[in-house]
Amino acid sequence: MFSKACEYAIRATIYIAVQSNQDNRVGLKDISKEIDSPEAFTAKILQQLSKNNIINSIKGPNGGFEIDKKDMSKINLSQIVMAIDGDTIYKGCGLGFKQCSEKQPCPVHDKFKVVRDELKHMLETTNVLELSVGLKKGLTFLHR
Amino acid sequence: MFSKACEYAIRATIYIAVQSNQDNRVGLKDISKEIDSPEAFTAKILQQLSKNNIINSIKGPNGGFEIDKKDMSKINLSQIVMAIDGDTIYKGCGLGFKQCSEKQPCPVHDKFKVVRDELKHMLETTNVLELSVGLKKGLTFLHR
DNA sequence: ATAATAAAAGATAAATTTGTCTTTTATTTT
DNA sequence: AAAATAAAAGACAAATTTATCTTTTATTAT
Ligand code: FES
Ligand code: FES
Repeated sequence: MFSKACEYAIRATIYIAVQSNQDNRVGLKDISKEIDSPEAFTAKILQQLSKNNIINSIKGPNGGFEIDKKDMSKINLSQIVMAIDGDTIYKGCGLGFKQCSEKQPCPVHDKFKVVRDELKHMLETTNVLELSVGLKKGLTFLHR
Repeated sequence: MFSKACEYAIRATIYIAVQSNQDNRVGLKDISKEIDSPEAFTAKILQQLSKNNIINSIKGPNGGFEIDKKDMSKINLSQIVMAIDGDTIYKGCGLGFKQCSEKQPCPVHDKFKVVRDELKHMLETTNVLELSVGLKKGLTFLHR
């Protein structure tokens, strides 16, 4: 569904959100340990998220990553997916045509579109704050 | 969403269905040209489909691939996806855990499950015969 | 200013997926 | 039986994704 990079991105963002909510800035090492991801690869992904203004990065001692509390409810999964995987999940065709199209649809177009649109809606209406709540409560997990 | 191999598999199956409905057995060259896929790679995929009893393959002169007319309405997209990509799309976790689990769910589990289940339902209730109808009528396309 | 810290950037490397080429096997026609 | 046809099988190669390692830059504390 999503690339590995995107999966790590979502996990990392949720973890940073939980910590930022408690005014804890977190470093790369911390993050990759907590979400069980390769450290250097995670660094690249965090850079992308930072460039896309999804997280803030601070260099130097006591540096790390954080998310503004006021932004958390405005960051949704769609923004993260777009930042890492681009819009292929929205514009791509279920059978692999470069672009999905109503004019020249593939055989599964009508049925695929329904699912894709629901996925899109889910990603757009799920924000990082709500996801962080379940995690903080211990109801959900970032690793096993 | 699906692997390239799986996309080719679905396209090929639909094309073979259309032709089989008109009692035309079709060869690899024909298929890969029609669905615009790499020939040798397509051959591997057709082998998989044949091993999984989704299509029949016949060797030798006037050989090729075909689907029993009576089976067409019983072959659904789910079977094709399972044959090529396995069950990751059903059992996999949206955030990359090996197995999705109710006991130890990831933060997006509840929301992801809804979409995944709808995808599953769509794949299970869409059969090859109905997809081949739109194609034969010229309403849908296997290439652009 | 200097040293220490932590992320950014860039260069490689491993793994996986996608794609190709050659040889073999099965089947049919002559 | 021999030749021709077409898929199966196996080995190989390219491309992409995932992952690692090293050097540089920015920031802070001493
Ligand atoms: S054209 Fe294939 S999904 Fe729209
Ligand atoms: S545990 Fe992640 S989707 Fe179920």
